[in-house]
Amino acid sequence: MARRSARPTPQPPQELAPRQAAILDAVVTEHVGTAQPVGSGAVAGLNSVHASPATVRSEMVTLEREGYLTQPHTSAGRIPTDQGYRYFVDHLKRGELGPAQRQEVANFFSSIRGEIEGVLERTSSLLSSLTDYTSVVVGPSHASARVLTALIIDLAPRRAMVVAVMSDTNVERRSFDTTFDFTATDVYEASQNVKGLLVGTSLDSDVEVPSRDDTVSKLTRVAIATLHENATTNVGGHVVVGGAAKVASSFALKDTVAQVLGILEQEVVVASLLEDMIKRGVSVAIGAETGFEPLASCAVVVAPVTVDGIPAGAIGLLGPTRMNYGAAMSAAEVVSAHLAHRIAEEGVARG
Amino acid sequence: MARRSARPTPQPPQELAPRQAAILDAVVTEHVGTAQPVGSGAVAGLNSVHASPATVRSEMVTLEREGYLTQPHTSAGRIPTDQGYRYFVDHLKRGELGPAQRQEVANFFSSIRGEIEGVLERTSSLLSSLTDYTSVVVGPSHASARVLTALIIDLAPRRAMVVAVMSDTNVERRSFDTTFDFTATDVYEASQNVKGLLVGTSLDSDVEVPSRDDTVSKLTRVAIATLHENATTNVGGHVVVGGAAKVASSFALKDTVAQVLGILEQEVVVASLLEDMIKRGVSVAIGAETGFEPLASCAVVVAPVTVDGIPAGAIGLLGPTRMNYGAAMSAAEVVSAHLAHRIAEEGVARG
DNA sequence: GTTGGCACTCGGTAGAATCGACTGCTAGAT
DNA sequence: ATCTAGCAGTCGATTCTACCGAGTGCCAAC
Repeated sequence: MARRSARPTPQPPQELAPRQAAILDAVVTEHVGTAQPVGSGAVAGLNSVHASPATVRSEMVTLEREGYLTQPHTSAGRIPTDQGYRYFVDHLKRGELGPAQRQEVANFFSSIRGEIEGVLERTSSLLSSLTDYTSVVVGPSHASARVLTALIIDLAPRRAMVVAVMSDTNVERRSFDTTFDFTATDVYEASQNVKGLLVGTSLDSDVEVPSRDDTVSKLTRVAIATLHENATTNVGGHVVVGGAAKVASSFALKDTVAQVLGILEQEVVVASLLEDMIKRGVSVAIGAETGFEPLASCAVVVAPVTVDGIPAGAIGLLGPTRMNYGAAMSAAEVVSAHLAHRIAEEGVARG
Repeated sequence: MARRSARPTPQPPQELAPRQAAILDAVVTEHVGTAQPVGSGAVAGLNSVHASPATVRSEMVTLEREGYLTQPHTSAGRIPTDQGYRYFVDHLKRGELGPAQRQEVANFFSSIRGEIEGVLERTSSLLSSLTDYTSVVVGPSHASARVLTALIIDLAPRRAMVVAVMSDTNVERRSFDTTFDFTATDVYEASQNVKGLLVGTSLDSDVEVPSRDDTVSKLTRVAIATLHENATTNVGGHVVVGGAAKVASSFALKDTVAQVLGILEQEVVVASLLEDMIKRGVSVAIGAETGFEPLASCAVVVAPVTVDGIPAGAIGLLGPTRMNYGAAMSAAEVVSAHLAHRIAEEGVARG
């Protein structure tokens, strides 16, 4: 399990001079495209920067001193630092998704059928193929869902199952053993009890259970206890990773690939990273900002999924720090909006 | 989607001379350990082979001509071919799991709680950490499960959900929209109808539905149709992949890593590969035997999970062709047995 | 402040030399 | 007839050298 480290908080000048900003912008854009260090000549050749290579060089020296750029070695071009990417992202004018891609997303969401788990999985694939980055989709947490109905089912002697249908259309079920025998009638009556007691409550709230010692009461108690028992385990929604294979193409070192895949396997870690980002109100975490060593050369783009103002999951994209932030952010946002809409349709019954 | 290619079926001599077998065995074992080509000197040094390097060399020439060994280049040692591994595996005396590992598996299965999905996921992690290979666990197919009880739940105007609790303790649920309004009483009556019609049937079997045109009948029809609609989608059980990060460490080329991860993402492909192997009665597929180009440098070890003689899923381990077959096979078998036991406990109600 | 010019740095590539692990072959030993 | 010791030959891997060129830093001129 990777340990979270303290987040570095550098305080560089908030704004750069226009020409410096243009140069930084050019370096980032170029480097994202080519994966190569960017030289003064390449930047000076662009018409967004009207200055000679020499001028660009002297500005680059400044940018490097301020921490926005760095040189892999003395006689190479510059590449952006995490801080450079950060400035770039903070000043990124929101890019729009291409019309073809917009259409693809719309088609996808109008064609997809079935229950939420399947939707999440296929959404993850869509996002990944749309952006060429690894995608992470966190489904709605079941924490606040209420019980719509509940029942007990006779499985075998001294064995039964309790099922609760939740307001978010999720179904919780647990089978359990008892130390006493029960009849079909006992099950039926206990089932009615459980239903009466649980409907309208959430699974992490306490309910008044009958304390009598007859079979029906005992069965009722055991069923409710079983259902409540593992409720906390389920908090935080399911995590679906799509396009893990993209990781292998994104990084030069196999070590990095292995480490990043290792993080992706830890669902709770991923989920908490995204949740944390959303809570802090950031939509992009770059390198060390993620708080995980193995993600030092990664960036994470996140978009919350909210239904009626209530958090209902998250969408994340993980790529190398030299990722196409504009494309990733707009893809995440568009898909997030569609997904929120879909979830709203699905879980109509609330409260 | 990778395409399956024809399986090659070479027909070499069934048995090798004892000394040749010993040499082949030594080359495989050594190569699995070191990942390097194995020279005649190294083999001759072992006490399982009493012969000089020169003799070993001349035997190696024969083994190479027969297709068991190959040379990466003229002046290097030998490495086994797929056919060489095949012979090795076919003549492998069943290795036992170390007592420490046995204990670990036993502890794991005695400690794990909760429903089947969670068990499968954590089993997959266990297997992967036990063997250092990527593991694939396919859960029981729901195809043959019967309905224990079914009900309809009112979600919103013109929207409801149908839930069916199956005999394998799985729960199927589908929400659906209607073109007509219905009352709570309609839902209750339709629910009773659905229950009456479906209990004891499997979801892929047809049932006689009421053809009348009143609200309750229509609701009943829609509910049953919805439930049956996607039943086929679910056949084949859920696929859980564990230890995907291990892929990155197993192969030298990043391309291979990406391709293998790509295959692992396609759950249906993986599931059908394992099922196919089980059906053909093989427990190991080496390189081209898997039938997938991208898995040319991989081997797959599979162990069926059977409960009372009925297939209830599969356990697979995926590694490089130079994997430790003995360890992988025994781990898969031991875990499979435990898992089968666990599933048997879980899904007590059958028929 | 900006620019052209220029010497300098250093990674990457190509070619030559060397090393060493192995092989295949053959002649002699068992 | 089988095995083995010896030996020349092969070829990947490593090291070294030279060299090229992209790109820099600095400076003097505009």
